[in-house]
Amino acid sequence: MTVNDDGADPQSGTPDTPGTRTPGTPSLGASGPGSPGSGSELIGLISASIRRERERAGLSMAELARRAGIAKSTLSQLEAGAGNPSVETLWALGVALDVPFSRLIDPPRPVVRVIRAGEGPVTHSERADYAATLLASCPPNARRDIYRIEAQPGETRASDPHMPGTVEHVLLGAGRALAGPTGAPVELGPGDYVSYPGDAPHVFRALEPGTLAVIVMEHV
Amino acid sequence: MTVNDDGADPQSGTPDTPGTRTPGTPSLGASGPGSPGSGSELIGLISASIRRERERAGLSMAELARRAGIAKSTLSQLEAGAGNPSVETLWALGVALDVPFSRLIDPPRPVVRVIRAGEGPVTHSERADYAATLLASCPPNARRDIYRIEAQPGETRASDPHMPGTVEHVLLGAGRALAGPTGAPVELGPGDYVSYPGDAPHVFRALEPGTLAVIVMEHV
DNA sequence: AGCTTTCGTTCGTCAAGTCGAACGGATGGA
DNA sequence: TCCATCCGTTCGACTTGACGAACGAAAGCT
Repeated sequence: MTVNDDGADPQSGTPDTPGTRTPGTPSLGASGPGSPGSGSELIGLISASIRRERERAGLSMAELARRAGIAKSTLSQLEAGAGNPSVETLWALGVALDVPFSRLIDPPRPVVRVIRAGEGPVTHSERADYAATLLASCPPNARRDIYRIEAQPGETRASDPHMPGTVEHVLLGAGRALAGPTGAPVELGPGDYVSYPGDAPHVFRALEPGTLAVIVMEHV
Repeated sequence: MTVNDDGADPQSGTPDTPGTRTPGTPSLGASGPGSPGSGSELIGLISASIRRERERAGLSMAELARRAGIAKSTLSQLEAGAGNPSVETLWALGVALDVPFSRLIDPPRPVVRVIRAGEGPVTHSERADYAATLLASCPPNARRDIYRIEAQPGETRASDPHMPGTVEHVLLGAGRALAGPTGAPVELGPGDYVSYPGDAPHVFRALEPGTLAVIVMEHV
């Protein structure tokens, strides 16, 4: 199907392309920071995701295609970045890969991420006195528990690793704290945010009295 | 960054659904209770979602099609439950509807709760200098976006209702604020928590300079 | 070496998604 | 009343996704 090689968006027939179909990203919570842009980028993202998940699962193209019940030629083209799969095809792949559908669309997310107070994608309101920062958008089917942490300086609180796939998000409200992987904790001040794998040893230590934080624990 | 898959993720090889393309539901948390079964059901789900979101947005088919850059005939057929749209088409609709992609695939699904600083189920650590409060536990399949809010006193920031089923969780880190449904906002101090429907008009107004909050937006 | 299996790609065909245009129906002005 | 505009649907034409078969390449086995 004539790949579009990253060239200009071939975009099917629409010569005029009035309304233009150049998706930004559906809503803020949609797909996270790495918003896929136009269609061609979307395809690139999907093809990358498919390949990533397939290799993670240790499957060959032929094997995956067989399990998904699609032609391996189709899969080949998909991973090559060509085409524009139907939801049914993508769904079948999701099932075969045992991966939630949307993971094939959302970009991979980093491991430890720190967003300092004042950093991050800010959504200012018209009035300058309000600013919302998207810290972590909805990973596919994550479930997130919200905790409030009040801690005083003293001992370090080392958490045992939670179940695999767990990710912790910490946003410091007041005080100061050291949080993150045991090996590389990050010092946080008010407004600072950090996320890190929760399935590896990690710590939380208040550095000031009255330290207040929100921890969102996300298990896939 | 090649994901490290943040851990594992349950599994790889699970063969389930070996043959034929009759998707059960990708992975565990995939699509919730209403696991779409075969392709046709998937389509039905999508068509219902599109119609629901379109009507919520108050758009006509023609208008939505125009915004999404697709032919209205295509949209008509889609809502009629015919077809098997390409991801690009679906993506375009997601963008036009300002709805995260996966919302069009997952089945549809929605009170104000306040937990004052010091209230709530507290999980004390052995050392008394650490206290974690579970504010809201994971509803199955909920997706939660985490926002940091920095606001100054001044005008009220009234949010337009988000999509149905959305719930907002606000935890105030510093300062004071008034947050909640437009009709009955709640005054919050540091450590206070409130949750309320996000699909109804609601407000957030800082009462002190340097007000800091975390808002976890949960769309089911 | 030869043979077999599996890998991933390419090609031609068929089916299906998408498109634009035209349709009847429902509003709303002039 | 007539006309204009919008709605959502239906139709034919074109485009394109998905399929099966055949291909060269690489690895395993006798």
